[in-house]
Amino acid sequence: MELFSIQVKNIIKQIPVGKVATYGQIASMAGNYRAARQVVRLLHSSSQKDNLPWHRVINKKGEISLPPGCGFEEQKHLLQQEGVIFGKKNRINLERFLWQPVD
DNA sequence: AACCTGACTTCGG
DNA sequence: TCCGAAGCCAGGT
Repeated sequence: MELFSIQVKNIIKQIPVGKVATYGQIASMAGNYRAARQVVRLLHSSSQKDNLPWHRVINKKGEISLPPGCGFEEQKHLLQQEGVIFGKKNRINLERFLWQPVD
């Protein structure tokens, strides 16, 4: 397993409740700003296995990437439980909910 | 090793 | 903001 993949998983685990992160952002923090797609693979491969908060990962438009009936409902529900607000088009206000670690 | 795939992103119009 | 096209990456076959 590449170090990058390890990092991605660690980072996702650090996303605080009530916040969200984009694929690209995570990839960037893990070392490869272009590996957004790889982040997706990781979620597929070990989100369940490693107990990762996969629902806190969304695309850059601030919306859920999952197609309806394939996890979309669940993800939206989980986020709402954590206090994340959705707009008219199921969009999240990134200015307000995007995870911005200070470090 | 080549080829395919995916919950992406950026750019131009 | 929306649409299409082109990039980009690691894993699995």
